[in-house]
Amino acid sequence: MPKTAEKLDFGGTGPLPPRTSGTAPVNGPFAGIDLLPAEQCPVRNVLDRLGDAWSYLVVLQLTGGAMRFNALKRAVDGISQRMLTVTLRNLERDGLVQRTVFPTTPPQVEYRLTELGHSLAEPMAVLTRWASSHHDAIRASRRSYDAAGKP
Amino acid sequence: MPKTAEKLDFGGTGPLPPRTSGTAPVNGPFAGIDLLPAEQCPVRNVLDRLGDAWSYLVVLQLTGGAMRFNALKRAVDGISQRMLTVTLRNLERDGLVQRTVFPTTPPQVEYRLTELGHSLAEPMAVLTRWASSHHDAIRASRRSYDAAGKP
DNA sequence: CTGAATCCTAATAGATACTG
DNA sequence: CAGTATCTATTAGGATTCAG
Repeated sequence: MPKTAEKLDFGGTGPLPPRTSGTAPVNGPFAGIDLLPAEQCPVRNVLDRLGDAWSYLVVLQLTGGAMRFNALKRAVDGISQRMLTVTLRNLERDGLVQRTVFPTTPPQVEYRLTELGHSLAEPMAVLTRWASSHHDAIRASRRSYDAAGKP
Repeated sequence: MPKTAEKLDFGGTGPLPPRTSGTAPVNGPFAGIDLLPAEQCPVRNVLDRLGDAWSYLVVLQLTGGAMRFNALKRAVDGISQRMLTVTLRNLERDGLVQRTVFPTTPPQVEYRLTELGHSLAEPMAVLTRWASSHHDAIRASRRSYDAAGKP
């Protein structure tokens, strides 16, 4: 992201997107979508969160129901404790995940998708289906591209 | 991404995702989607590309039709020359963008979406619509979260 | 059990300068 | 015009340690 761009209020989180002064296409699937309003792009806010694999996987896991911290850690295998914490905090901050603490001993913390979080599941599934359907085509393209000698 | 995870063949590009040993939900919007097959996740391949804001914006721009390098650079304001080059190369490698060189003087290079690239537009639009609709809710959530004193 | 805090490194973006 | 090459600053993220 360009450090020269003025700081804009995107909610105060994460890296700031570049200014999107470009004119969005007025036809096609994006027509009528408030994509690049003035100086703040809604899409970027979402992609900055879903773009990182951890968030996507955590949300995905939670579509199956509430889970506790270590259960999530096991389910999203490979995630470090730190990244799970950070990811959950961001998702909670965005209102996608609700954190509930049961004051037992030992403490028990449960994470579940909010209604907002659940509403994201279907758009995610659409993208997931696309990825699943075209995965082979993409891999094939990469192979031929690499085989053509381009580093 | 965990460096401890074995290296898997994801096409040979980008950072490798963690192993996703988790069991995907069998119900909900993700049911029936080949999400976490064995050791390679198609979704990750796509999100690793679309996750970065530049790719998303470039694809978006190209939905409006073919564009030349500098036109893209102007349209996706704020992108550096280097990042535009890298982004276009990745998109080309994935078969989403076709690069055509016209051997004129000065050289003229045109970028357009492939059929595969265009097929991505609708899934992107779905996510975009969701982002657009819920942007306010997310921002509100962030505000109240931050107002609650959590740093 | 569920984190918070610290340290440290590898990757990445941006700026800059140069080229066919 | 359309890049490439190089350098540097920033950042993300893993490992580790400590705590309620």
